[in-house]
Amino acid sequence: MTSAPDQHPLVRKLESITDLTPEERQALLDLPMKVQPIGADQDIVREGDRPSRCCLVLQGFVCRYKMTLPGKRQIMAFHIPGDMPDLQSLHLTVLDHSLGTITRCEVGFIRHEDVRDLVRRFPRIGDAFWRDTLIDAAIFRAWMVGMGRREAYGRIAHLLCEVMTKLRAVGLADGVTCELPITQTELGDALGLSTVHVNRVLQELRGNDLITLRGGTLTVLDWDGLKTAGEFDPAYLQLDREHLDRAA
Amino acid sequence: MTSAPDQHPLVRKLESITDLTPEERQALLDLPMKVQPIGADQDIVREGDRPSRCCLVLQGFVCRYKMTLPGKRQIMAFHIPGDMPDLQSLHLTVLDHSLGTITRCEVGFIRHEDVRDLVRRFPRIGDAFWRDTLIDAAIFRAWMVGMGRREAYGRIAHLLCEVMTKLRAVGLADGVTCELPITQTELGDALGLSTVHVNRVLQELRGNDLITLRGGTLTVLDWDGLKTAGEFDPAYLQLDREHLDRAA
DNA sequence: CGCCTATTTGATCTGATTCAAACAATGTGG
DNA sequence: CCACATTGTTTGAATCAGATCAAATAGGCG
Repeated sequence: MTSAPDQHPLVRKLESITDLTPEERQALLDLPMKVQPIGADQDIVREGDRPSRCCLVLQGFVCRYKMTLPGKRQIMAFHIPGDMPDLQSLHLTVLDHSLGTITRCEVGFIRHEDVRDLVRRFPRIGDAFWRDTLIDAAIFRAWMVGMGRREAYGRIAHLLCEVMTKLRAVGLADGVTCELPITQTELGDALGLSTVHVNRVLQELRGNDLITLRGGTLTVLDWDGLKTAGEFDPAYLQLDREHLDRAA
Repeated sequence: MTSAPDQHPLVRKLESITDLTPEERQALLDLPMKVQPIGADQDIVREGDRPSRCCLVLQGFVCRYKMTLPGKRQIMAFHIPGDMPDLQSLHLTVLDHSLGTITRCEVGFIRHEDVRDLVRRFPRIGDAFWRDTLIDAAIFRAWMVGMGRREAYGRIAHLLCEVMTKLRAVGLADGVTCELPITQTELGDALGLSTVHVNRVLQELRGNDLITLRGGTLTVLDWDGLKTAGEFDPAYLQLDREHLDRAA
């Protein structure tokens, strides 16, 4: 397992999808940020909120989700250290979904005005932020294909490939093993499946010697097999060449 | 039925989600654009392409879609006049999905450099574009909730509400009747359903006197009923107050 | 140890798919 | 203006992937 980077998570993240000059890097490091620990299964912001700051995941897993009236939950994204899950609030006043922690987390809050100021001084960082929200959208689309047109087996395989690839891109995984502190219920809520079915399909993936998943640790035993099962092509993640070795 | 606006579709669209100064409006009108007619069911750009220009829908319906290996199609978005479905290509070099026409269309092509130049001169237009891509993402999320957690009946109802609301926002519908030149197969591909099932559920919606849908024309007989069936809340579309009357 | 949460298993049910075929509408060329 | 081809809609029957319900295990952890 790769040890956590000693770099600023945001810098690390942005450098996985764009390149930064030293000045830009410094500007990111100088960004005023209020760091806050948050317990597991807590909301960070809620649907309907009108946030005046963005949040940056520093540690732990976060998800975006919506509830339906009958009380079903749909998770729309998982976020890892370095991600700014509600960057959109910079341009959309009212939040269309909630943001909650999966695990115990450390989150940094950055005021919108500071982000706006940063973007004004460094337009290329603004472009990178825009780019990041566009990649998020590409991920939504990839999930849509899964939910609409793939059955559970491939859908889960695809998600596992994606998480591993994203973690690897920011140095939190080596491409074989990674932390995946997500319950089967949460997986189901993300993929539009019931917990029971997720469980059975995971057993199938294990039975086919594609993965190991126990105690919050995922190990990919057969990357090609998993990729094939999930029809996973990492192009949509728009990662830099050097962040793609494993997935290529 | 509302007659087509005599304004530039792009101006109309942007003014439905932001406000423009006269100079900004003029700059949009001056944007060099190569107009081109395209037949129905044609690809405009394809997954894997690296476009050097954006396209603007001037007339007709367009969709974004992906194919799976077994040849199933997932439509991820419908686009109407005023939309720029591949605005993202400005910041993402390789396209993660294809763009195809549903009906016969008229499409305007705008070179990336011209868009970049425009955005440089009018940063607020850049913000509006960013905002637009963020709204697209919000729509993806809304669809995800449907595909993952709603059954066919509500899913279809939600989509019909959305299309009507979007058309209305740009003056292409009065809130009761609109053109919906989408086949049941295409509806299925968008919602993750089979054509057969779409057909049966549409009959159910008709039977409950919620809608009429014949010959490419949708009429909403009972807006509240349809809204309720689809749990439709237009907040995610981030429309200006005045574009929301009907949906509120 | 005992509580709480997560995983697992079994049995049953159902929304939606698939397959197959009939029907309607639209458009085309003669 | 009609025969024909094509595309879209509708219907019926059989089947299935996945949901639901219910209950048993297995881990973690104070």
